[in-house]
Amino acid sequence: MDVSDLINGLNDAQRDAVCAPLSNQLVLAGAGSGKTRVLVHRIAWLMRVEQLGPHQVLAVTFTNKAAREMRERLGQLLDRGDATLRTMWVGTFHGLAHRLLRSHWREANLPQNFQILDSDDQLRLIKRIYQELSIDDSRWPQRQAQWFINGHKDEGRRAAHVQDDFDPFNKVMKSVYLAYEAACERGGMVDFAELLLRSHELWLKQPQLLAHYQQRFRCILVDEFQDTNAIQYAWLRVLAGQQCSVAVVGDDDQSIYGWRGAKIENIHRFQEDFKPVNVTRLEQNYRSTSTILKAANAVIEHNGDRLGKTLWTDGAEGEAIDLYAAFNEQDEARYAVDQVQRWIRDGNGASDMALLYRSNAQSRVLEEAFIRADVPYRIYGGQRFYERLEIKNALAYLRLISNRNDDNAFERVVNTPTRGIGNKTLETLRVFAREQGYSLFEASVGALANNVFTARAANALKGFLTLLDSLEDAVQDMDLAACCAHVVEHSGLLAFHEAEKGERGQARVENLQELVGACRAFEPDDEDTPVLDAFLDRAALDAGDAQADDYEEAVQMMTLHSAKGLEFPFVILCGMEENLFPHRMSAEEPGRLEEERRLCYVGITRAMQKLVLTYAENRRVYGKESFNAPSRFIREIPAGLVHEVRMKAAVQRPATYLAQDDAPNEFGIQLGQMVRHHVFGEGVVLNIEGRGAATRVQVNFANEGSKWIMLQYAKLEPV
DNA sequence: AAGGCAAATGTTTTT
DNA sequence: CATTTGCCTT
Repeated sequence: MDVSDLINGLNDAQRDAVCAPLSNQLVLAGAGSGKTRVLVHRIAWLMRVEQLGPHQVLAVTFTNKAAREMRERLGQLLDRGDATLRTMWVGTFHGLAHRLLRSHWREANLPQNFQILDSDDQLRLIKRIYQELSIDDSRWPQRQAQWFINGHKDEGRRAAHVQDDFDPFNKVMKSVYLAYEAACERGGMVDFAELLLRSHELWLKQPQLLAHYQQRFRCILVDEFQDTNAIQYAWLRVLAGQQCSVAVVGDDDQSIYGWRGAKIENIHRFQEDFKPVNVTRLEQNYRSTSTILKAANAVIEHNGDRLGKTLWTDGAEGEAIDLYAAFNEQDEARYAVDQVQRWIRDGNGASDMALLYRSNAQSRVLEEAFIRADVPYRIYGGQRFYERLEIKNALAYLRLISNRNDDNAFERVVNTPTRGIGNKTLETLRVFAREQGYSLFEASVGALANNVFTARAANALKGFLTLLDSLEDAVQDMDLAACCAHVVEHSGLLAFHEAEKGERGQARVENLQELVGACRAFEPDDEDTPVLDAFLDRAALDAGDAQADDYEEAVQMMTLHSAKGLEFPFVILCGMEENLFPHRMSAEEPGRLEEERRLCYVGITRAMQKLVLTYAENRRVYGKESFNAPSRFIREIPAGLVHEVRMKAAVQRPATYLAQDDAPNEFGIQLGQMVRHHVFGEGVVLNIEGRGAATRVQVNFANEGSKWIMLQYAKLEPV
């Protein structure tokens, strides 16, 4: 058997991972070490050498984009028709769980036409529950309830399992969770976390069903394993059972979604729970210069509790890392533009360059500078296609055609465009629906029959119901795209947004037209579901790219989070300042600070040839001036790798920032040190700012939390 | 019920 | 600074 195409060009570690006998595997894959390649080749190997059929392999990724990419690369490597790939389960955890629930809705106790709630729908539902329960949202913000519910679901806990202690917050949140659960049950609605929770429970309750899938899958492969949360891990473990081999690929140093419930510990647990585990480390980096790698290694070294991995390359040393201290954020943007222009002038492609930043808010100034300089750019992130207001409204009409009892959709468009159905009418409907156990649609029919409303309200509502009837009638024999076009037009949405003044209205009209285009291009991957429902599912599960396809040569601008998994010859990391990066909200807690550091590691390792760091000494944040020290991450890079760029303006500045680094100050206090304060007790030094009499340190006290201390007043003793 | 004005409020993002 | 939310007026 010829397997040369599978192993040619792989290094020893990669080859070990690809050619290992069928067994549980942990591949610790550093940034740029050829992780995806190994994964794809491993699947091909299993199919060719271990003779696994495509239906016996399950591959899980985190994003739809990654799933698409894997499918594509597999297709190239396997050189088999589309049909083969279609029988293979490749997808996100959520996508796979959804597929499962669609096939086994009965066993999962769901109505056949259950709907997926995205986070926007979820928040709306929670708001309605707040009204029903008369909960004060200024005391208990609704976003917190959403966070609470999702957090517990991600940990596999239903409302009934939530500890009912005497904490008032917990009590209120639990009551919301309970009501939320009931509302979802009543309306046949399933949120993202529920997809996993529900399918996990499905297996526990239906052993014969579980056995079926356990027999089917011989090997499960998981990408980005460091980003799995508790329920995903449990899901995996149950499905794998005793027979199935599980291969996971991940990098603990690139875990940047802890705030969303991801558990790095899953990597440790895996080695226990799935014993024996064949561990491979991919440490050879094919992406970056050794200078960049040294910087990345030095930064990440400051984190404790790592599995330990050191990237190396046999490639060139490359250029030093430039560090630019900008006068303010405008100057920083100007410098970035200069760099880009020079890069392009030197004959490089604009799309080979990326500007990375910690938070989306930073993109605005950069964007303006690029517009002014007439340099093409592309911003990732922001609102995604299927999450746009006008698109969600159009989808709501489509949903109502599919299922009139979808209360979420009903609430959304009953008065959009405005047709005289206001809050009062709606509130009457809600109460009536709740009392009778009706959906809002049923309640409307009932209320009209009973003459509950004034003539004006009744007419308006009747108008809406008639509209739904006529839409459904007209659309009967149309294909998806025609149906969508008809609905967009006759619902009045198109005219509504055309009447909107300014660019915004026009953009919305264009988006609606694009939605029709998306319908035309839609290829269902599930023949059993009606095409409209399949499309709605896809829209919920894959919110689409943030920006429509703009594939011109343009500089890429995005947050560090969205940059994960990408690489660029030239990277500029902007806003390297304390309070911004590491973010102020994360600097207090050691665990979250380490996550910020991993984010920095991710940022540095995106760069292939050239890396530039910039920070602004003075930055306008929300209209206010703020002065921030250079990020501690800059100081963590060995000075020998860094080249300080002088400011263009003739402002003389002492290049002293590097001096204030790890050298103990005159008080003998260092970062990370354990200290005792005569009042607050013991704590760890998180941060040091200023020098001489102005030196302040931030200490996280065991009992008092974190505080800023002026060293000249309060003596801190090293412990 | 709808439109206008003042006040509040700002991480990171996928599914 | 810019956008969303809430209250108030027509």
